[in-house]
Amino acid sequence: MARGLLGKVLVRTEGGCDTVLRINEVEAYLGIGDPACHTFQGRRTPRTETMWGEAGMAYVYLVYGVHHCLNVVTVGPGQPEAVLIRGATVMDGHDLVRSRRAPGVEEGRLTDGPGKLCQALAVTRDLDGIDLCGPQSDLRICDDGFRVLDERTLQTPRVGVDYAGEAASWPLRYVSDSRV
DNA sequence: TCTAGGATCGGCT
DNA sequence: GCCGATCCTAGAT
Repeated sequence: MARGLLGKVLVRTEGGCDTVLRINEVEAYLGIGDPACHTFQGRRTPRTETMWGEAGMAYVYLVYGVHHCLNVVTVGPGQPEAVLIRGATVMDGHDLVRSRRAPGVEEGRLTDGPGKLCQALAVTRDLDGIDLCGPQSDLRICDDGFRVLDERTLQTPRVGVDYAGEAASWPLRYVSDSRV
């Protein structure tokens, strides 16, 4: 699923305007058996409730009390797994992205991190549980036919999960070179 | 009710 | 490369 999300198009509609990004960096979180995942060992809390629900929903949470992170729920009821969207390139709505981000940000740095991406798309906890597959959703994922080749995809350990022991080295981060 | 710490970012050195 | 911001969440008491 994580690999498949690379190259997909993320569309945010706000105030009648669309912002369009192409996903180029993701991480997989493998549910109850993954020490780095919020639902490790079956943890089920108000925060993670969305992950326990239907696949195709957005799981949005706050990290470090400052930034939001956007995930796609990937499996389905009772199997709380998700893919974190870590990076993307701006395809359309460039001015809107700039207006939402801090002034003076370097061009290539507008949406190259999970927190930045959420800021650029005005994604907050309000969108937690939204259907990413719904054509009318204010946040949705589309396929425009673009394909990322496996040989152009870099696979590495996940970022910032050192606390997860052995799982910190699992190669569940995927980066595509469509970021150029 | 209390407390520790986090799937990050940006400014500063 | 280092460090502070900032506040919610989850687990302990």
